[in-house]
Amino acid sequence: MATAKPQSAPERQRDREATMRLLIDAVGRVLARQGFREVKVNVVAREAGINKVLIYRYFGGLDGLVAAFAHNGDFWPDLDELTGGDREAFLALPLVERLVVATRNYMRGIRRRPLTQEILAWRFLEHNALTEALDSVRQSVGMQIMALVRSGLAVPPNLDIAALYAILGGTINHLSVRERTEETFAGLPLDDEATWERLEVMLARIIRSVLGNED
Amino acid sequence: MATAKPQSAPERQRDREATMRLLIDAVGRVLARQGFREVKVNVVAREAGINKVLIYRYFGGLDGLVAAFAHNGDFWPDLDELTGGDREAFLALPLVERLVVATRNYMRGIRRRPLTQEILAWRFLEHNALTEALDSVRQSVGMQIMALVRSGLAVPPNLDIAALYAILGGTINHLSVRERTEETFAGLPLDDEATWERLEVMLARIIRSVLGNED
DNA sequence: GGTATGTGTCACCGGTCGGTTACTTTGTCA
DNA sequence: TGACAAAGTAACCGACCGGTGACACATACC
Repeated sequence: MATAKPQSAPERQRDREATMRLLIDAVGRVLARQGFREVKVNVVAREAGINKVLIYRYFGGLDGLVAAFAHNGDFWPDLDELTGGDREAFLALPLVERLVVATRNYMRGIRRRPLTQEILAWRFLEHNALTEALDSVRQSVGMQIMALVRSGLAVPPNLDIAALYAILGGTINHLSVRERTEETFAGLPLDDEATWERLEVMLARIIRSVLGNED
Repeated sequence: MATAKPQSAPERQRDREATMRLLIDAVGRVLARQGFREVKVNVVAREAGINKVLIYRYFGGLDGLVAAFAHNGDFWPDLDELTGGDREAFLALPLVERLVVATRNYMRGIRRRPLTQEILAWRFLEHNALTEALDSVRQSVGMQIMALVRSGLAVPPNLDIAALYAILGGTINHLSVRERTEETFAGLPLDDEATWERLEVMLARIIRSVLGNED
């Protein structure tokens, strides 16, 4: 007869901002701990300790939540990181060495970010707000670093610099993503730091060879 | 009271071999059409028009079925394909050109096999009988082609050939997998055949530069 | 005949998925 | 005080998931 009295839950503090924060953080934790395949409404809500209805109410669904997460993280090396922090010193280098430095720092930057590796793998499967956001940032940074590498210097005319970039970036992305789940590639132990030094050396050698042979 | 008479189904031909064949083929179709994420017991069984119980009975589960599928396909370029078919002509080439040819044919071989690209992406997520089978074949072919490339010739002593292989293979794998779901990478239109020719040219250039600079 | 065996079908199980509805509780403001 | 919006909860929905048990039926073999 009497009205139902569910009132079992501890009743959080009714703070929308804090709740949204909890949900966004939970995305990062699930992503880091269990991988992108576990980034689901029920799982994230449980992780956050928040009722999943609020994901729909505040973010319009999981996509919106993931988008909010995307705008909130440091998923990509920025210009300073790619150049090594000292912009002047970077610009003092010749074209070839600029590219060597930027490539090396790019690889280190990706490997330093497990979440980015996770998202890179995610992108192989599907597009979503997170991978789109990541891509837009990468594209932006990519354009900037390309401009910075060649700024003030003449690029060899018959060099397909875009193809070279694609090959270098593709390799780094592939090996970084692969490192998550496999311990070797082409016989190289990816779990050994020495392997990555060898790869750095070879990438530098490739760049110097290709650009050095220019006339 | 009377015994139930379900007897509604049309009763297939009671041919175990044929049924297994249907299931294995269904895996390939689902994989090609919907991707590895849809390779599930219910989906494959429905695709084959076979009751899913038989997947468990005949293959012990989805893993066994996938393993059977793995032993049944042409997922990787073999030695003939990598060398261009004419082994003698291949061996008549110098080391550098052997590597150029093998790399080019490797890339073409991967791009020619959509299922292989799908499996490569799958491997970023998890190991299973299919990805293991693919890996073992690749590793085997990889060893053989490496041996063939250098057979009878001297490899420059201070060249980290394994690292070079990893970089070349990593690039090709990455771009091929990426082609499935994205139309550009690093500003290059992956859906344009001209892009792939540019990449072939650049890969050849890299190889010639790196190996040509040897003393 | 009879019976065991292999082949195939159907119906169900517990669990999870994304998503929605209906509700209570809290705080604010008139 | 009372109305009302915002914050949060619980319960439910249909669909699908992997997996199993019980049964019908055809055949082969004794």
